[in-house]
Amino acid sequence: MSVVTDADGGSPEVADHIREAIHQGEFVPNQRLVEADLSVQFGASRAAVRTALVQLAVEGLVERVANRGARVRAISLEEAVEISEVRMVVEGLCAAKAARRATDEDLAGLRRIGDEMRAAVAGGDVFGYSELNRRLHATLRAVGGQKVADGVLERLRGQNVRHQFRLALLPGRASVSLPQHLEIIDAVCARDPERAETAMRTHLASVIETLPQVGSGPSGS
Amino acid sequence: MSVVTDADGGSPEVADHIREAIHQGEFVPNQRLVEADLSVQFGASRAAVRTALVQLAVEGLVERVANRGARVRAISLEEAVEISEVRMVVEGLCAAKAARRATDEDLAGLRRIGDEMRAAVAGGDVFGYSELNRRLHATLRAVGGQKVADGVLERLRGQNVRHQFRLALLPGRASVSLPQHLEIIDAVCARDPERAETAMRTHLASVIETLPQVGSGPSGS
DNA sequence: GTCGCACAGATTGTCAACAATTTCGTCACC
DNA sequence: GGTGACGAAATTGTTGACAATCTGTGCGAC
Repeated sequence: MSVVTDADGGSPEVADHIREAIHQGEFVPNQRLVEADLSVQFGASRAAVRTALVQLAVEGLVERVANRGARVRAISLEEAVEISEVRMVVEGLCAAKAARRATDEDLAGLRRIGDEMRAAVAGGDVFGYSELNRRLHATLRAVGGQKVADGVLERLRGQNVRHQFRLALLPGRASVSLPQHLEIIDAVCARDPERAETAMRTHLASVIETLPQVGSGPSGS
Repeated sequence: MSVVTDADGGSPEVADHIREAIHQGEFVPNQRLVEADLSVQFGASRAAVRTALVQLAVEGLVERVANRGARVRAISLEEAVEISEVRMVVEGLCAAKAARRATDEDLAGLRRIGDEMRAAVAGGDVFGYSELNRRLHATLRAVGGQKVADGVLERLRGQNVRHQFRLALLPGRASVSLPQHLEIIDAVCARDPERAETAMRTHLASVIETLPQVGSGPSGS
């Protein structure tokens, strides 16, 4: 399902493995990624690892310096804010498109997500709510059917996981975001593109305001 | 100054050469890019060319199929529209940011571009106007100071040149876009972020409407 | 005449070895 | 005690050859 690294051909799986390892936190920001080590860890040739690192560098997940190797790129708080700002407008576009193109089944699915969200918040299921949040955004992107926007968001999300991740765990966060999520769903169900875009942007603006509270990643080793 | 392919280290220049060749029209859409040929053409090793092709594939300029090589990716009209839609919202963001952050010198520069645009249109200088158009958008992005957005736009622009390119040559196009450009400049000079964003989006929406008239690239060889 | 098949050419994918560069510890020297 | 040069270890960068795969062509069978 990888949208951004579609046309490949070179090293099909190694890049995915490394991406996954970074997302899982197995590789932390600023950690060195030594080609030889990775090649034994993933059972691939060094050339394959090298190709994967080049790809990840273009994607922005990894930083490569000539003759000094690759390391996991650390995202500063400032950059995390910028990423979220771009997400805000692009997801706003997707929400508007979704409001235009949604089928009745799509709307039923969205309403179901809304119900489950209510239930998760009522039951204090933080982790489940976080997963539903992910699913809502993914569904809206899918319904919107904007492949280019989807690719852009996929890449941005890849860089941002560490910051996004902890956000759902903030106490009281759900009570703020739940009504915003429901408003987005309502707007799409009303097939009102402008209202959907506004709702999505309001929601992500609120996320951006909250970002500083999760703290920036340590820049040192 | 390449923002998107910053952290490199592998093949510094080859990717730039190929990118340039594609933009210049030396390589046309769907044209095969044979590694051996490129390596002699650019005086680089095959491995360097290979690395460059991997990078360009991630950037979306090139399409790679396993065991069947790389070719210049053809952008359909539909995809060109999607690209422009994303550009619309992201450049809207940049315009809003520019309205907030512009210094007095920035505003003077923008006004100068506006004056030159008026002059170019009055004098029928289509090519000069096209260049000013490019400069206006670039300046707004620079003033906005949103690096992530700038990177996204850079990549999208790279895919879209062929479509964007012919647009300025359409007869009567300038008389439509000039007032839009001036409105954008006015809004930024008034330091009104919302108005600047709206103006930019109106402008790019008009570009999108015009896109079908430049025709889609032929899909066959 | 057309379909299937094998073979040759072209092209990409992979690998291992070698060269170049950086990094780090050691030691002499001030 | 600190500083700088030297050298070894670690790591990346590059090259060339070889293997695997795809493409097109010609030949024979039906």
